[in-house]
Amino acid sequence: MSVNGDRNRVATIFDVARLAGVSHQTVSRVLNDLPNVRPATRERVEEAIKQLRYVPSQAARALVTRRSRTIGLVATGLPDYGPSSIVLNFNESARDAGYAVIATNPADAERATLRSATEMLIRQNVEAIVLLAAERAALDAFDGWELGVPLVAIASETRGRGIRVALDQRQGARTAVSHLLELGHREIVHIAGPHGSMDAEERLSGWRDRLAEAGIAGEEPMRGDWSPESAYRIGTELVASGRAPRAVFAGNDQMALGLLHALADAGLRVPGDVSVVGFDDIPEAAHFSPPLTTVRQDFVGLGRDAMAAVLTQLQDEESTAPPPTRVPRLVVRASTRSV
Amino acid sequence: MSVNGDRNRVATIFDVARLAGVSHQTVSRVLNDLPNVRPATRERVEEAIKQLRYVPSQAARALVTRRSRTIGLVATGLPDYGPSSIVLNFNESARDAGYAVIATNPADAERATLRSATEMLIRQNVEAIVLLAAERAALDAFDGWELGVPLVAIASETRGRGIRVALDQRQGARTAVSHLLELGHREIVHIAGPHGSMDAEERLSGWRDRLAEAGIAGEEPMRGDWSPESAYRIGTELVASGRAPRAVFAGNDQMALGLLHALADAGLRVPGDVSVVGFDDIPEAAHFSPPLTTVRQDFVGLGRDAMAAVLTQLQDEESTAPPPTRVPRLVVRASTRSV
DNA sequence: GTGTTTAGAACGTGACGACTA
DNA sequence: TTAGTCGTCACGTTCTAAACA
Repeated sequence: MSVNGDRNRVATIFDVARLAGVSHQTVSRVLNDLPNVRPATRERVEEAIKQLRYVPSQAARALVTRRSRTIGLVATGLPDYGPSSIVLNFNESARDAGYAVIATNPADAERATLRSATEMLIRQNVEAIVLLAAERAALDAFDGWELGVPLVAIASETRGRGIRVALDQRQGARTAVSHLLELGHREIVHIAGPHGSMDAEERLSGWRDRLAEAGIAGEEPMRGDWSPESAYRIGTELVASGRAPRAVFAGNDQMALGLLHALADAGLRVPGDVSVVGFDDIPEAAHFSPPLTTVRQDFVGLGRDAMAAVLTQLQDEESTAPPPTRVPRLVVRASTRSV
Repeated sequence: MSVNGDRNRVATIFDVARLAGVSHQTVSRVLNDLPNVRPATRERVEEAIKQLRYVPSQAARALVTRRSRTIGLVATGLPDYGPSSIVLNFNESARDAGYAVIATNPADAERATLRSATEMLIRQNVEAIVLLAAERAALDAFDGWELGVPLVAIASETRGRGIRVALDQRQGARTAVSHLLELGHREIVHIAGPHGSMDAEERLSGWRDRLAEAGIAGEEPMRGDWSPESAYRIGTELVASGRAPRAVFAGNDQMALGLLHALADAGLRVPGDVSVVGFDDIPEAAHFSPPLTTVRQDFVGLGRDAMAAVLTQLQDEESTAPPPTRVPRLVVRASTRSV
């Protein structure tokens, strides 16, 4: 009959001090690797710590130092591969820097939802907030809001509050379009991500700008929602209405997949009849039918950059030069061919 | 010249008390929704809180209550779709229950790595540990270790410590094999996940058991590592050595994709020449070429179950009956056909 | 008495100045 | 002097018991 009441009392710094025959302050010095502790004393203390299985109380520590060693992460766009990878890599970087990460995943990008999610983090005394923002609305929710802690935003638009960390979506898109242009394509359809997505807008701009530079103008993009289904539908409609394209730049790999599906249904061959370029280089892309030419993003680097930005804000480290914006690079596979 | 020194002092419970003309204890009562506060007083206090933008210090609260309102999550297997979805849904459930989640992603399943990752969580005073364990080694790392807090393990094996939450991998695999048997297949090859993966072993057992029941015995599985590449390689070798199968049960959708790729390369048609069944139902599966017949898992429910198990352990709620193990269900698409 | 409010004591650390050899 | 050590205080909350309408 193990009752919850017999809460095993946990050792405090005083227990350790008593066992080691020193004051609690000396134990504190040992814990924090401060100088002026005789090696023999240090050893006695460490032995006592081990023996009592003493673990410092982070709560007490946070109370007096006003530092929680904790960072809040507000992440939207999960569980897609890109956002998931960024979160994963950010977590690793944070751990390496000695910080714990409290993550929250707002159900939508509504202002109220984001604010209450963030307020929960603030209540947990996080030292900084990192916002992984898929939609512009997520960024806007922080406008004119004094958080009391630094804000680092992972977002591909420069508007709005907070230190910005990003991958160069626009340049990535230009690279994709350039590839198709070099293959001799002139009509390059774009299946863009949804309105409100900053990545979608940046990629769209890159596509439009690069086309304009090549003297090709005025094309309107199609709009998907990142899902394979949306692009499947768009592809099916294009074919049905006799507007089957010769070259497509899809806003992400999932939509490229949906498009490939629609084209295959219509009996069109890729890359024989249609060239397709994706974006992200998800692990599946190399095994699409055909293997997808796409643009690879450095999510590992992005996660690191975000943590570096946090540390700079917290002045834990001498503020290193801001990292150069990482430019995605083209991965050519079998879904594109010259006309 | 904004120096770090001008740290904006944050309002405390005493500031609120002074402004409202009451004692700090009355403010505390208001904060915690305790009775015996006159409505007029409560209102004055709430007004003062709003005016000062007062936020209670979680650190101070945690120190005295010994409750951090925080749960530690040790997650392996990211950033794959399954684990990512589970993490996402667990986070949401935790937030709904008023808990923050500190997540950590060990780089590998080594005992030392897992322990140090977990110890970081313990130092943060988490009230419970949730272990999302892909490999058996992750579970083993916790054997014989008194954490001091409840442990809930999301893992498909019943061995080892901690409350267990899982999806019925074995039954899911049986369903997949049954489907192929009903289509008249007798030789059903299995491309299993890696040694050490509990999901892989469970699915493998389900496949073997179901075959045995059908009077088909002794088949040895192929071994992939969950990645499309591994299955592509396996598929290519099978075909090259003249052992092209007529029916394959792939351990997950990604490996099914790699196999489809290898079969397509070899000029074999799916489902005409080969029937393929996957596992997971990732968002891409419906748009593979051909759309993949697979087994769908309820990751949303699993995340909820995990949080429910935590709450039961913490006795926040009257312990409800443990949820029935969730059985995955078959989703039939176009990659399977009768012989 | 009864409902409301208050003052003081924890909680377990780190910072600081004082003390000792 | 100086390296090593110690005692007191503060951090911001909740809990307990006593005082007040």
